[in-house]
Amino acid sequence: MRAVSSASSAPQVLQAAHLNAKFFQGLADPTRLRIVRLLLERPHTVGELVERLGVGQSGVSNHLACLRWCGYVTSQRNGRSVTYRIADRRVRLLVKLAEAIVADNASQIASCMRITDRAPR
Amino acid sequence: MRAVSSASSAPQVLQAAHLNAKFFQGLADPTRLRIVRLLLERPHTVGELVERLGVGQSGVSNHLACLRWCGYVTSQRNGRSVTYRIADRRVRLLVKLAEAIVADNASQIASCMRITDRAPR
DNA sequence: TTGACATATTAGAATGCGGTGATATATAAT
DNA sequence: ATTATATATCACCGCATTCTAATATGTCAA
Repeated sequence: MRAVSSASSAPQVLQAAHLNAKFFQGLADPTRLRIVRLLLERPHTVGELVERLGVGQSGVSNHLACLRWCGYVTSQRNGRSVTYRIADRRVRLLVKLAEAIVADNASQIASCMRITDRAPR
Repeated sequence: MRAVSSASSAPQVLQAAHLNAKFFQGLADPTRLRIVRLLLERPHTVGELVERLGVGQSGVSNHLACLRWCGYVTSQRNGRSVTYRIADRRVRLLVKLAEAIVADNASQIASCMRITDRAPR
């Protein structure tokens, strides 16, 4: 079955879907989500995040860039270091809301085969 | 810089991050997000979704399985067709909240280079 | 300036993920 | 039973995303 065109496949709808999907993808990585959670505690410098995450500096920096692009965090340089903080108060709501839903579906989500866990190298 | 072990890299924290990241990944695909939006309007059968989305039946079915695993939707067979509906009222809040945040950061998200748009085939 | 420190960017390799087509299963009608 | 309809599952391909290491940029100290 293949459809032609309808209200739900109009360009602006597709555009919005792409934009929002990109936004969700910001939190769709374990490391990025951990970063957001740490920043919800308090602002951190990149070095602090690297230390607490146990992830390479390059990776952390890239993830931070991604989160910044998505509007989750903002950065501010203080001397040699750069401090990152949550950009929008609603981010906390978003994360908490997701946690609450996940808490009620933990077993199901764990059995999702379509989204595979990345094997640690 | 490489860290050893801390409260933020304890197994259960990592586990939770993986689980929640997986959950967000459910909405991190344009097609799946469109499906969720259609289901927020009203329940749909698979056939209706295929028609409205303009995506292959196989793909829609796989995406629905993913959304079901993540706890976003539930399915119910009625005769030959299967009707899908939103599983949790909080899903609407989650999507609306994200939309609101995105609306205030649209230009930035659009310029995010780390998450590339998948070229349509 | 030079060196040290902190962060950002880039390149390359490995792998995850989505799309499609073919096939399997389930239900209903004849 | 056979056929048609609706959905699910499977296998394969190609691109996207991630990781790591190397390098570049930016800032401060001496």
